[in-house]
Amino acid sequence: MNIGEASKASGVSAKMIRHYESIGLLRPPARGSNDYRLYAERDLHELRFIARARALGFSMKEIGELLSLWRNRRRASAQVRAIAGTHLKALEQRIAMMESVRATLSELVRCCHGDDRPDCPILDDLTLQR
Amino acid sequence: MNIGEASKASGVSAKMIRHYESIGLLRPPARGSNDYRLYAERDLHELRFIARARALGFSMKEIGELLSLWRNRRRASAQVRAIAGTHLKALEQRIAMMESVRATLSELVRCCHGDDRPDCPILDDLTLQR
DNA sequence: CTTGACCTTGCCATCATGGGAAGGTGTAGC
DNA sequence: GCTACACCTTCCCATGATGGCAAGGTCAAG
Repeated sequence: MNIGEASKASGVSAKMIRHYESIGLLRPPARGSNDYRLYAERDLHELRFIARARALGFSMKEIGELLSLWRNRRRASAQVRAIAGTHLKALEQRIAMMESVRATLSELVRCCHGDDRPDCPILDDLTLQR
Repeated sequence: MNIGEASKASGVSAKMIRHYESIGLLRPPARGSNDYRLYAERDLHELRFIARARALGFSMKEIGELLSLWRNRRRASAQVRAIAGTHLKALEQRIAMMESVRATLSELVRCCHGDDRPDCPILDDLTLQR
């Protein structure tokens, strides 16, 4: 199938498919006589893999590593778990940080009467009057 | 004071100070006879404002708007509240999405024995066998 | 043949931050 | 006065993932 069909079937935009190929994440597919890319079922599996991994927030680098492991029948699940574990930990840290920010913001918004008056606890907080 | 001192006093890198000036977020400061930038106390307040707003995750665009409001003694706190409220809502959505991803990942990592064997629920999930 | 969808490659942009290059300035120490 | 080092200037490029647009070619239905 052509790139547009592969895009629809995988949820990855044609643009990104080409991009992933350009950065080596995907192998260049077969080409037709018209130079159009031709994707096979196996290619589709990889595209779906990438789409799912992206959805889980893995970076392209991580996805590349995961793909290599997926392609390698002799992989050890420990390697996969290590990548996922690292990613999970980073994610948890980001969530915690954002949660902290949310709490601060939430409090500031709550304290702001939001009317015509110029006094504003949000701006005060940002200004950190010293 | 020079940019290095302003950087230390505000927590904003010299690079970013120049950058903020280049994008119009900060007004060009006075210059010495040697063409060095000279920052006054007022400039420092603005830098600290930006640093704090960045820490709260506001975008440069939002910070520009907040700075304008801060500079305007006639502002209405409602305007500030609106910006902060929008930002808070977006933040909450991002947190929720990341939390969902975290739960999925956490479960996958938990189910993975992480040993020498090749079978791996993480890769299986990514592959979405159909 | 025409038209519109699809395909190709290439260049640029987004957003916030930062590295490095090339060249100038200031000051302490010798 | 010279040297060395820290600091300053502007400029160009990069990051990471995604996407717009341009220019030109291909395909197939009407």
